[in-house]
Amino acid sequence: MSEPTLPAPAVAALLNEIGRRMELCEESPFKFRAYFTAAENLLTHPVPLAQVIAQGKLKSISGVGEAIAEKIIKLHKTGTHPTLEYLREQHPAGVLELMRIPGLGPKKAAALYQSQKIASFAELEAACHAGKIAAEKGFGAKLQAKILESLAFEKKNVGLVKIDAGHARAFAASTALKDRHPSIKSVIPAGDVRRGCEVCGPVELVAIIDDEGSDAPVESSPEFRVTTTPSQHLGAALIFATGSAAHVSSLCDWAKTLGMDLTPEGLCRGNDALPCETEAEIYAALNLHFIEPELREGRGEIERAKTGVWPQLIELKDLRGILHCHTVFSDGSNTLDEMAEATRKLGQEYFGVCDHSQSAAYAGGLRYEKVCAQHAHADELNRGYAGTRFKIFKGIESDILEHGELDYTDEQLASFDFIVASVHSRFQLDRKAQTARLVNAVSNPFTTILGHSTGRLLLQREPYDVDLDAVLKACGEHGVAVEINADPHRLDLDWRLHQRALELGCMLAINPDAHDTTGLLNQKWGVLCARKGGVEAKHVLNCLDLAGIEKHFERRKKAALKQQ
DNA sequence: GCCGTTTTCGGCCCGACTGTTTTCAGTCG
Repeated sequence: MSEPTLPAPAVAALLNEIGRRMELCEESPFKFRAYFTAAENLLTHPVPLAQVIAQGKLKSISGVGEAIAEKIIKLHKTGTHPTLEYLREQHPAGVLELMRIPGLGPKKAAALYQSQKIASFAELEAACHAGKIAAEKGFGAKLQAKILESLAFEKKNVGLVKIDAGHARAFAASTALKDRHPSIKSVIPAGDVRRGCEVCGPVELVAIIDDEGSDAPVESSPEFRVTTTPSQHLGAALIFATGSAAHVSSLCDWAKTLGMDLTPEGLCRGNDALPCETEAEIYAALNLHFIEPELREGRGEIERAKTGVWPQLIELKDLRGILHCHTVFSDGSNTLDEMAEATRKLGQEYFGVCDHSQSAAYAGGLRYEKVCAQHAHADELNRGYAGTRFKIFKGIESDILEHGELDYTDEQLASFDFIVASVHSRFQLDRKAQTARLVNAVSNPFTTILGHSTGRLLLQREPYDVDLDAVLKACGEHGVAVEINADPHRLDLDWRLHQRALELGCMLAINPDAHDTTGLLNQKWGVLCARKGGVEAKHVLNCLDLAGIEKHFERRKKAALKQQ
C-alpha cells in the first residue's frame, strides 16, 4: 500500500505557512515572497502534483526552484518539512492568528510575543484592557483602541465562514453522514447554505430516513445539526431546517390565521394531517406563491407571496458573458488567452478583461503603454475568434483617485470598450468626502460599471463610510451599472440593497473579479447573492447577449465622446 | 529564494497613510 500523500492545495497551504512564519522571523521579504508565489503557482498548475513530481517536472512550475522543489516533495510525501518544524518552534500558531488583526503585521505580532508572550486573541484582549499594548514601544493608545475594535469584530464572527467554505463544509458533511449511516437515503444541506447567505453559521442537514432505527441514531452537535425525516414529511422538515427563524415564525403565524398548524412533521388542520410532502405543496396549501429558499429572510416575502406578483429569479444559465477579470498583465495568474478561452468553454459569449490601472502599483497596475500592448493582443485574439460567437472586450478596472477622478486621461479612457471604476485606496475618508468621491467617479461619462461599491471584505473588513444611497442614485442617473462582485470575499453590493438599486434605476452586473481561470466559477456565488436580492435576468447587464452588450458599450462611449 | 542573464549576482512591488515619533517604521492595498 502506498503512503498517503498531500494534494497540491494542502502543500500550497504549508508553503504559505512557511512564508508567513519566515515573515515573523524577519527573513528577507524576497525570500518569503518566493514561498507565496510558489504556493500560488502550485495551486493553479493544471497537472496533478503527484504526476508533476513523478515526471521530475516540479521546477518547470514558475517560481519553483531547487530549494522549494525539495520542500514540495517532502511536504507532499510526509506532510511536513524540517524547516517548517523549526519555524513552528519559534512561534506558536496563535501568533500567526494575531496578524489577522488590522494594524498588526509580522513585526508588531512578533514584538508582542517577544515582550509579552501574547499568542492568542484572549491574551491580546486582556493586554489591551490592562493598557499594556498602548505602553509597548512602537504602539500607542489609538492602535490599542483599534485592536479592541477588531477583536470585537472577530468575536462577532466566530463560527461563521464565507459562502464557498460554507458550501464545501456542508457538502462534505452530507457525504460523511451518508457513509456513516446506510439507512439514510439522501441528505440535503439546509440552513444558511440553502438560503445562499454570504456568510454561513453551523451546518444544517436534512437526512431522509425511511427505515428509522435500522442503524445507529444520527447525532447532532452545535456545529453540525441534522434533522432526520421520513420522505413524506420532507417538505416541512426542509422548511424548518432551512429557516430563517423569522420566515418560519411568520409562516407558522400565517398558517394559524388559516386555521392550520405548521410543524416540522407537516401541515395539519386540527388532528388531520394534510397531504403535503413537498415544500411546494405546503406553500400552495397556505395560498402562497412558492418562496425560493434564498428569499426566506423574514423581510416581507410572505406578504408579497400572498399577492402572486413574484420575481423570476435569475439563474446561472441566464448569464451570457463575463466582465471584470484580471490577467498576468497585472496581478492575475493566467494569460488573456487562457482566461478568454476558459470563458468561452463555459459557454459564455464574451470576456471583458479588466486589469488594474496605473495607480494600483502594488497590483502591477498598467501604465498606458502596457494598456496599448494588451489592446493589440486582444485585437489579435479577436481576429482568431472572428466568425465565432465570442469576443474579448477591452476594459480596465480603473482606480478611483482621491477626488473621484479616473486613472487615465480622457483620450486614453476613450480607447477602452468599457470601464469598471473601483476604490482601492483611501478607505478612511470621511463620509462626505467618500460620497462625493464616488458620486464624482460614477458621473464620469466613461464609467460603465461601479466595482465593489462598499469595499467590504466579508469577515475581514467593514465597508468604508459612504452614503451609498446617494451613490446608487447617481449610478441610476448616469446609467452606470452597479457591480455584484461575485468573489466570495466580497459579494458587494450587498443583497439587501439590490432592490433599492433597482428602484433608483440601476442596472446590476454580476462580475467574478477572477484572478485565474478557477475564479470564473465565482459567478455562481454572485448569482446566489442576486437571487437573495430578488434580482431577475432583465436587471443584469451581462445577461445581455453579445450583440446587446456591444450596443450598450458603443452607445455609452458615443455619449461620453459627445460630452467632451 | 527565484529568475535571467552581460552565467554568478543584482533585481525582485511601490506609494501612501497612520500613529508613532520628533524623522520614520510598519502596515496596507
